[in-house]
Amino acid sequence: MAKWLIKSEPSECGINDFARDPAKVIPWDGVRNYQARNFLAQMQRGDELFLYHSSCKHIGIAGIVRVVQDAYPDPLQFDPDSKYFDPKSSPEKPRWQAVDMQFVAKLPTLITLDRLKALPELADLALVRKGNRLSVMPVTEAEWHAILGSL
DNA sequence: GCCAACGTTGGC
DNA sequence: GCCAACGTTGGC
Repeated sequence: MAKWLIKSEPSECGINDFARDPAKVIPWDGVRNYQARNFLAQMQRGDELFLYHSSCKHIGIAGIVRVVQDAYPDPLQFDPDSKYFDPKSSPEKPRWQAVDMQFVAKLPTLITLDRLKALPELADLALVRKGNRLSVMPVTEAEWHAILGSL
């Protein structure tokens, strides 16, 4: 099973939105960046993801969620009333993907961005590189264990 | 709120 | 295909 990291603003959807009802399936939709989209499209049921809280007071990795359904066309791209509507997309040729997620765990403590930057194993991870805005990225097994090991 | 870094758009 | 203008991201 592959490992990933996704960014989110906790005011939009943070780990507590998952933890509140662990059985709830939350669609990860509205991603409108091609590189992130390409990673979303590769996600499969059972994959695990770190959930990173960005643009907020306590920045860092807050928990783990799991893919409960393989990637599928993001319905919002077809909805004219959605801010994620894309007139250039069609059901025949969908442009954007979504993935369904479910709660796995909250980390006992937030792993802050500073601590992530201090881990030599994460030197190649886009998250810690200056100016990087990628919101969905693959995480290697080594990176995954380095992050969990920093707890 | 600021602003650097980045991705996308569109004219040429 | 280039690149300036623009909008967005995200740490501070």
